Amino acid sequence: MKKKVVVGLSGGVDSAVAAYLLKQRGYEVVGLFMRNWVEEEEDGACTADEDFYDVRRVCGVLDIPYYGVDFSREYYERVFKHFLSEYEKGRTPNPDVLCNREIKFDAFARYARELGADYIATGHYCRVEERADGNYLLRAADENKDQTYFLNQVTSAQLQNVLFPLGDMVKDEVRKTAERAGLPVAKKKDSTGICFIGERNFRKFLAQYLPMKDGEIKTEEGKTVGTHRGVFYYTLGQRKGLGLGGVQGGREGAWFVTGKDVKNNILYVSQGDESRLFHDVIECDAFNFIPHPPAEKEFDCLVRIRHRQPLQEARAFVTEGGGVRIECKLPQRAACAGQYAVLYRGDVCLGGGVMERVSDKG
RNA sequence: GGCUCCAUGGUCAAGCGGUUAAGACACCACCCUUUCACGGUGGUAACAGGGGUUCGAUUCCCCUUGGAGUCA
Repeated sequence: MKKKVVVGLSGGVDSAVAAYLLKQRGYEVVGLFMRNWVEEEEDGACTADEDFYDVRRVCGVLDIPYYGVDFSREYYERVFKHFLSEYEKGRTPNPDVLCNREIKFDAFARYARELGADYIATGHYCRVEERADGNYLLRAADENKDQTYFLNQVTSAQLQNVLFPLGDMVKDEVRKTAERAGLPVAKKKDSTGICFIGERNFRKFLAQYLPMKDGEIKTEEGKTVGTHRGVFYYTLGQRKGLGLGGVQGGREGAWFVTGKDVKNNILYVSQGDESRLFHDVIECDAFNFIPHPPAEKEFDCLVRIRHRQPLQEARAFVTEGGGVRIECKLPQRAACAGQYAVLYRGDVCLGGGVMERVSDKG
């Protein structure tokens, strides 16, 4: 009896190749396309329709059945609401991390099980290793495409019976495999932007939910140098969109956001000096360890505070309440509250937590 | 009102009779990228207006206009 795998198909190359490989390996493969965002129809062309069309073509070539599900309700309730509330607080959330925990590896997984799946699979670039004490999340063979950062909130249980066929491959091989298999999406451009929502003019997008509110842009010294349209549209360390040029007596160089005062709607900036953005201590009040909290209360590890950031040496201290204090060897730039600090040791992704505060060892 | 300075791209800011009129920042495009960002490459863009002097004016002179300072 063949084992049944339900593969999440996005319409892109990666998931298509994942499905292809699973079929090659003798699984009974079923494709499942998720539609999780109802287009606000303003730009016309709905990419979700095109993506579903591609999914159907891929499934046609692979000769596998497919389904479509709509989790837009769940997505809105469990991911997007939180996303908005974080922005309202002036923080910088990462919806895709939640999307994995709440949608792909929960709503989707449950639905797949209902369809009789023995396994679920996705086109993520990462690996899972089942050990006696739980399921470990490992970095992808393709260092450049590794997506464990976005998976830092999943649990060992969620990684049970999950297959990541692309974990041992590099992107180039994936595309070549797609071509050889005759998949129509072999050359399709990788999608970016918030998962399921897509590439947008971010400010315009956010403005649909958080109305614009003009305010002052000030330097750390308190000098007003311009106006902004709403503090929550900006994130720490941001350069683009400030519209600030040279100023009399100012130094040369670009302006960067160094702070936000949500209450007074003031954006703080600094020109040609980013030193204020660097800190070496990062604190998380809650932390998801995969597969479980470590035995030691402190240990050396590697950390990254943004997707694709080169791993940084650090020492982690697990606190009483289940949080983690991370002391980095080198100061890190723009560790934003709301983003995740994700720890690694060797190939293992130890999990991550939302960054709440930064400070300095001094 | 008198006197004195100043006037180059969106913003700072080089230039000091003959230049393809720098550079930085902004902005735009592309690249990178399953968040937001950072980053990389490239691009658009200026001598306030009018008279002179000169073979030749962004550069010198005058006027207008617009700023700044100062004097009562």
